[in-house]
Amino acid sequence: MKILSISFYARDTKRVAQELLGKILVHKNFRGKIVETEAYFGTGDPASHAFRGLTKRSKTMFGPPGRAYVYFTYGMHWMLNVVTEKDGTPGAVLIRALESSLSTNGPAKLTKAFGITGKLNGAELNKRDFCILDSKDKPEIASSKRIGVSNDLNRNLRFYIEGNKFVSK
DNA sequence: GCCTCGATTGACT
DNA sequence: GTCAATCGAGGCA
Repeated sequence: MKILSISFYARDTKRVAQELLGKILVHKNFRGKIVETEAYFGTGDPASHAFRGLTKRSKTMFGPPGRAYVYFTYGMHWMLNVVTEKDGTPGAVLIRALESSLSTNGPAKLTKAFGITGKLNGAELNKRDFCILDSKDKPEIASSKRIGVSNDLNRNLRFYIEGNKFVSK
């Protein structure tokens, strides 16, 4: 299988979020199919870390696409995102759930299961031990509002594979 | 500097 | 259904 190229990520965040469904996330010897994502923009999206402009934490979202944006929250959880849009434009896709043999049906659970931490923040997703593989999968995509967001836009920016058992509850 | 709260989860009533 | 865990980023003074 082929590693997704930078040009895949350098597009509209919402479109990348949808097209990431069915792709394979690889970290070290772990791999799992992406079954749930959420799109986060910068400008005009109060729920996004990039909303208030470039800060120490959101810096990665403003950087070049195809990189991992990993951040720490609630004093105990890591979240894995993929940076989208061209360099200088903020945008990221939160990976919320994977289909794998491990317990990965939640954004903090999959980072724990795959051993993903802040050390990977800003890492490019183009290495054999950390990347996303293309797939011929043509999943049936469903959408809803984002989860756990207090300031959400009135838009469906969460995408998941219809009927997949690994989607978070 | 100080204070609040979070793109969550799991344990408990 | 409710709530604690646990700490750094970000807002504000």
